[in-house]
Amino acid sequence: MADSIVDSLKAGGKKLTKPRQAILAILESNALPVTAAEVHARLKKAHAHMDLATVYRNLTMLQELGLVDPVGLREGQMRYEVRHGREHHHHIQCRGCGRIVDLMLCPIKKLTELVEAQTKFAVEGHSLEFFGWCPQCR
Amino acid sequence: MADSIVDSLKAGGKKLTKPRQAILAILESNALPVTAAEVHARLKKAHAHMDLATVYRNLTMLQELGLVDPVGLREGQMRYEVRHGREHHHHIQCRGCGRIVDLMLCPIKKLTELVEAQTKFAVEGHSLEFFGWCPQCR
DNA sequence: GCGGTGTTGCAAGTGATTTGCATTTAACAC
DNA sequence: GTGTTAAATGCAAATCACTTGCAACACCGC
Ligand SMILES: [Mn+2]
Ligand SMILES: [Mn+2]
Ligand SMILES: [Zn+2]
Ligand SMILES: [Zn+2]
Repeated sequence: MADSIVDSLKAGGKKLTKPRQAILAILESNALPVTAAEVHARLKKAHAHMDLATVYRNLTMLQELGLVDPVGLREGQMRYEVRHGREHHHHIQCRGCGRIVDLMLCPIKKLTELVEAQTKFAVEGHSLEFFGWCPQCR
Repeated sequence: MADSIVDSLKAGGKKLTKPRQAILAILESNALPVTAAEVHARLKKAHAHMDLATVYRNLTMLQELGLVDPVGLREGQMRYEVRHGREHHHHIQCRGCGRIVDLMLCPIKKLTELVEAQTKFAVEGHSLEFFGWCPQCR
């Protein structure tokens, strides 16, 4: 596991438990954002079964530490992906099969200044997701 | 109520029931996106009480007809706003007080072509929301 | 090894949204 | 108007995605 992750955990007063390591291993092995239930299922398959509540608690904590990013695709459940070593980016999901593709782009930086000037908010984050039909479902 | 809405309902084989009219009246009287529970509460206050399930069923149906747009702000519940007569736009929500402000802009049109070329998806929609701190919560 | 603090499992609890079904109601044709 | 029928509603129960309380357990620094 990456040193930076261990450092962040330590800095946050968190312990490097075995269940936690297993969760991070699953997250790091996945290029696309996964749900808590998916993490839970893959853990079981990898003979690292643990309670779903533990998965949820860890995902929440990793998010608070800024180690994973939440991805909301209006599926009724959240997805998560590790931030470690990856550029800020967005996603597109097929309305037919649910397939998700990374979009390694973000057009929002310039816009943020405009939004701040217009609303007087201090912008801290944004969510940009596309929906459509993938080639197979077209 | 707007003719265009009545026409859409008719075209979809839907009836113009009294509960449905009341829901549409609430939606049209709200500039900002509202939750199903909020619609339900305002209906009761307007002496048009109905079951929450009816509110949900109608919001889903109106969304399918393209008369209302869903707005997902990661609050654990969806919001909805009427599309009728309003430009496509996005929102910013304060992380402190939850206040929502309309952003009458959308920078996504040009980007859509880029996304389609890159992924071969047929883009049908997108979601863009900002999060931050409003002047009072700063 | 020991102690203290953070973690986990398990079971129960929430909150939002959905569903089954019997009962109405709007819409349309006589 | 009256009848017919498909859609809509109320009510209660069910689902689904998380969250929480609490007792047992596992890191980590000493
Ligand atoms: Mn991604
Ligand atoms: Mn709006
Ligand atoms: Zn971005
Ligand atoms: Zn847009």
